Amino acid sequence: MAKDKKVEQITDMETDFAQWYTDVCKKAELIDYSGVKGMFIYRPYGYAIWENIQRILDAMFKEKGHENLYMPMLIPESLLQKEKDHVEGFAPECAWVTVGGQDKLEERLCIRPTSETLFCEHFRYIIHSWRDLPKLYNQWCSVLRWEKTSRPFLRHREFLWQEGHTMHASQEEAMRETEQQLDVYADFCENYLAMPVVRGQKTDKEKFSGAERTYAIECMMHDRKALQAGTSHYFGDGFSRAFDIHYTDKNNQQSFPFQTSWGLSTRLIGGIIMTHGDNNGLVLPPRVAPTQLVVIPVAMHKEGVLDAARAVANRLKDAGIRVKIDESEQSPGWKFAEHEMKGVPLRLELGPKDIEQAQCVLVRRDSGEKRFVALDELETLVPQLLEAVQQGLFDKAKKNLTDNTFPAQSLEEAKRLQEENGGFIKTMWCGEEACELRMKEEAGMSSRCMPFAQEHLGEHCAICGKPAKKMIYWGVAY
RNA sequence: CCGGGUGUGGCGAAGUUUGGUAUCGCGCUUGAAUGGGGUUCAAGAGGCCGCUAGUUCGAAUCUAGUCACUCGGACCA
Repeated sequence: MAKDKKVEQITDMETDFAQWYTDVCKKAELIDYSGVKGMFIYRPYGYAIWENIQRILDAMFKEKGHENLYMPMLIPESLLQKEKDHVEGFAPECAWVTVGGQDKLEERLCIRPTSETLFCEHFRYIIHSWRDLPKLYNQWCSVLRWEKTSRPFLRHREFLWQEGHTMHASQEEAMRETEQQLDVYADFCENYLAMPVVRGQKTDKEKFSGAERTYAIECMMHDRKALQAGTSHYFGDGFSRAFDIHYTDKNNQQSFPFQTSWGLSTRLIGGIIMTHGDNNGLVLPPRVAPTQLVVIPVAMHKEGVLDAARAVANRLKDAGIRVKIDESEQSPGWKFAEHEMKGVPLRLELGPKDIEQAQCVLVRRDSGEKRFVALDELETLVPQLLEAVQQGLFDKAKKNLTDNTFPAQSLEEAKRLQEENGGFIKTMWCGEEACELRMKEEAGMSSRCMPFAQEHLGEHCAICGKPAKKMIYWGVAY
């Protein structure tokens, strides 16, 4: 009965994955709906995850020499229109400011959907000599895209992200930057979020508006659908020319610099939920969990229990663990369920019986494994357990990815595999957009990426039979 | 934007077919006992039934309009 009651708040993922996802977002207090469609409230616990992501990534960016700055949120229409492909790609989902105070504006202002154009205008003013390069910039901000449908974390009209924008003297250097930042993203996803990725290049159809090349990391969710977790773009000198950003190079020649941009958003939190979560709720990777261990005093009004629990919490805090002690007036069982729902990686139970024996109970969120531990050992054991949870989550997600990636030799086979199992289907491909459209039309899958780790699955395109150029991954995407 | 569904205390629902002045569960408040998987008992507070207009002696219930949310589809660097 008690067991049943615990799960009644969250729909089983096997019953309805979409509903399960929404339940977790709400019940774990990550997010809430606001009065405006597609605009969400990041609640403290959800925002804390983002803060951890920011803290870690920001350090990684700076390690590679990037500097943070902040650009305005409004873009004059004329500026947005300078690069043709870019404006065509974004125009359908722009929101506009047309009135200021009482007055209609002479030129309407776009609320940034991304900031390439603003950066370009700025770069034009500050890049004049080869000595001004490279410029390695990043900003943390929110952007606005007027999506028709929205889902918590996965598709907001306003969402939080970071966008890196860099300028380089040579094509090679800019390409290296594009690849390097994709690697930073992949490293972060795998080692901090425990989400294994497939790295690769996007097809022309799927690439960023105005980019020459788009690289992406693709992750597989628990329901075997794909989530694009981060992208890194190489622009060549297209925007430089469109915005007339030029400088004098070492040979006293006028040159156009080469540009990149790369971005990653709060969508990742949706990825964490759908990669690691289970029917009891959220499961957080220890490295980004706002609380890594929760201390639950049992029979806490009995003499000495609370003091002992606080002492243990403080010791672990001193050992560098993010600890929370739950002293609220709820029954222990209620607290167990609550913190499970919120995905806290480790739970420490401490009651009168334990105190007598100088021990406590440690429970892993990922496996449910429960063990008695001597209080002396906590400082050494807790970090080890957190690492074990982190690794356990990665291994499980990795298995899901490998077990659900299949080669196919024909469109029919790809379609059948998708219908029967889902997941990623890999085929050879001729490079024609027509084949991508056909795959979408007949099998419901879009191209995910052409992985850097290419495999030779055959000579011919699985869709049209013409000579193949690349091995490509297909999937149903979020 | 196209189609389906739903709007009733904070949340989830019943009541709508056949009009008669709103019911239940959870949560909340107070008190007591409990405490190792959502603890129990007692006493309370809280709603002009999404909004507007109409029909009627009388509307949560019928009619028209409107708004919001939601699920599919289309769209989505």
